[in-house]
Amino acid sequence: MYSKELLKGTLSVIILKLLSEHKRMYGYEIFKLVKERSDEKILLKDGSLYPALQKMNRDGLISFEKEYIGKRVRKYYYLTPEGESAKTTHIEELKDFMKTLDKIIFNQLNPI
Amino acid sequence: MYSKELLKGTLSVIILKLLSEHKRMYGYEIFKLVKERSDEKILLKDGSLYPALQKMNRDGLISFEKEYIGKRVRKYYYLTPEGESAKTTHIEELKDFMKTLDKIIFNQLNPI
DNA sequence: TTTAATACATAGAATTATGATGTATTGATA
DNA sequence: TATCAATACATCATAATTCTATGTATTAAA
Repeated sequence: MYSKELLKGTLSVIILKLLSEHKRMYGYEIFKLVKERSDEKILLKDGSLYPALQKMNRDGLISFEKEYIGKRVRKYYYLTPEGESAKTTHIEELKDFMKTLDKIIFNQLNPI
Repeated sequence: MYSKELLKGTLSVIILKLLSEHKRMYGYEIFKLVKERSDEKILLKDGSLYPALQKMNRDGLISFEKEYIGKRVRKYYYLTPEGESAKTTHIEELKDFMKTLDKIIFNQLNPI
């Protein structure tokens, strides 16, 4: 597990990216995919993931459809057109930021 | 300028790294070097930098010596032994985190 | 039948960067 | 010489975001 603060600013980008890959995911599914791709190093907390999804919904980046699997509720989230374009700009920003960090901390590693 | 949240968790690592390179720097010098290396994209605010330095001092990672250039005060900060080892672990953590982000968001770019 | 996994939620705490504001010196320029 | 930009520090309230703790409830497996 990483320092709590490192995830800040990247969680929403992660969610945008995963939704753009899968079109339709529910919270717990996002949790599992992040866990898997991060080799168990990012274990999203309920208290992080669900409020984040709600905020992104309020901000118009994602919508959801409720579905009942048996009696269990699922909220399937998907990107809105706004979310789609936010994804692109936020990923670009993150990429740029990481390149900048590389330059500052790891000393011009990526000579692109 | 990047989203405010992206810097969270990385500012102290940046400071640790720059101090380990230069042995001795004052706040404004750190500001200028970060500005330069980031191509003007990270412009540390007084309200971010000075409180961060004070916190790192409280945490025992850095110390300082006051110096007077004419009548102007400067606080030259330097790494303590604790700060030296914190630097190593925090940089490793950040490197690892960035690799994980690569895997999640940019899809296995660095096949190391 | 008990436990782990699934699936959602909220409230309060903690952390940290920012904005706003303040003081004061120094060098350049008009 | 007067003014402005740059230098150099500081604090406080605010904003944003993740985490901890807690809660409810279903389902599958042991």
